Amino acid sequence: MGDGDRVSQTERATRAVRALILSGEFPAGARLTEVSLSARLDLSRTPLRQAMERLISEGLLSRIPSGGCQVASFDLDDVNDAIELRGVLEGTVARLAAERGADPALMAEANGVLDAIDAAFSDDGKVDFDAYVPLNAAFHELVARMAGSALIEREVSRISQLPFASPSAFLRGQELVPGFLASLVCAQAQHRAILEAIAAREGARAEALAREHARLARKNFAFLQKAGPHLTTRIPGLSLVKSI
Amino acid sequence: MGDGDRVSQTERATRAVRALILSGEFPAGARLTEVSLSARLDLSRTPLRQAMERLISEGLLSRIPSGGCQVASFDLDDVNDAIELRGVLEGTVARLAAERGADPALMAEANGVLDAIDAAFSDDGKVDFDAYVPLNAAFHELVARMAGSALIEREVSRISQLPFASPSAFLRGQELVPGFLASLVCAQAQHRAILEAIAAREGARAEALAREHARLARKNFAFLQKAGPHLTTRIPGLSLVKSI
DNA sequence: TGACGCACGATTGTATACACTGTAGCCAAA
DNA sequence: TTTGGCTACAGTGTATACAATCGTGCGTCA
Repeated sequence: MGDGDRVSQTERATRAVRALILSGEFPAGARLTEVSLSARLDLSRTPLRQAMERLISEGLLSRIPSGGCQVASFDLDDVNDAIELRGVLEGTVARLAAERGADPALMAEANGVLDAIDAAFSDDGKVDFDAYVPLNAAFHELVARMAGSALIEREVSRISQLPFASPSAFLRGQELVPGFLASLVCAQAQHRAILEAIAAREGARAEALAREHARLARKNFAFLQKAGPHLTTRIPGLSLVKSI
Repeated sequence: MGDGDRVSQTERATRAVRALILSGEFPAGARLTEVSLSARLDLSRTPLRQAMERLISEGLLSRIPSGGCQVASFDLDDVNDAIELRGVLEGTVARLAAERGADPALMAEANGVLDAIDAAFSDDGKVDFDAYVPLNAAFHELVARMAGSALIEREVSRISQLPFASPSAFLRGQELVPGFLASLVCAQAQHRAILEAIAAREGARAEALAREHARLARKNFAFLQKAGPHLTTRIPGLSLVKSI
């Protein structure tokens, strides 16, 4: 059927185009046509077409009435809205997990991830960034499953697909921020508090905490704005955000 | 380019398959293959394939590892989760509208819709149901736009696409429910209160109201459960819900 | 000089042929 | 009787050819 460990052409096309968009090679508003892309990626139009369809539903592309697609363009409000929405969804998951009771195995796993994050902080005031980022992502994915609802989990991961709404969105690039270590310490404290609230069946607290936690991304984003436009090419997906 | 007022084959295929699923002709879990469907609908596989892709992203279909798709199957928890999620999203829109200030033109239009709903209630204790349902849908769509965020509006309409999560989901079929008129009166009171809270910039109240308002759908759904399985074929999409 | 119409090019929509893969069923051998 | 392998079939993945349509530019006529 064509999907052992060999990826399908459709999958290849999706990844390739997504990478080209996120890297900034296709800037916001750029027009993409099937034929030119199929020539560039050395694929036929059929899998490419499916790939574009997927990217449209991911929100990275949008249809042009006159035919073709263009790379999506977001403004500052869009970024903030996306982050807000992720906060709301993660907050809902946390609340439902608290109200319904979360799977103990998931809770244990999540606590284990937080222990690992703690271990990434060393005593000399440094942090192992390359360890932190995937652990942070793993924690958020675990939380997303705690409501026990595949439907809600899907929507959380959906919104997190947006390059600037993901929990890991603006972590890369924060290395140089003054006080970023303190920010990470606060984030980790919030992680702990969220699990604590879920365990204690404190739904309202869990929801509020998760929402506030997402707000950190806004802070990080605001910093990147001030830091200047030279970061546009370094942070994947930032090229899609206009007027930075 | 293929879309004047004549719909494309892809669009035709999408509607046809969606209708077949919602009508219950394809029951939950039924396996659908491209070839058999293309033969049945007298289309080639290409547009059909795209249609199935869309329905997958809508959540009505899901891929089978061994190839092909099957009609999605939902249980009671899924229905409640979807309704909960819509409540959360509409609540977020209402809160943001209150916090940011809603477009006066939208507010006026929404108030107009509510006046029209009032008019659908006649003095003799009856209600014009055929008028109520589309007006109710229109109100919810207007509210979804009030946060001024295309991104959030899209997610609201996305979740509302699920046949049992839409604001109009279980209205049809309620005609026979004892006390359904009272329920509609309460719903309308909530509509008014939501707009009032938005206008007064009472974000928390607007959010709580919108969430609670969505809960009415749960109540309606619970009634349909008790009413028995003979409604499965009458309410579109109810055939997807298992163990009813 | 302006406006209208025609034609061509660009681009997507659709159909179909072919290839590849996974699976089920059957037959033979131990 | 059971197990191994082989074969046939079902089904999707992909490529490509052809059709339909829209925009654009140029030419001509008033």
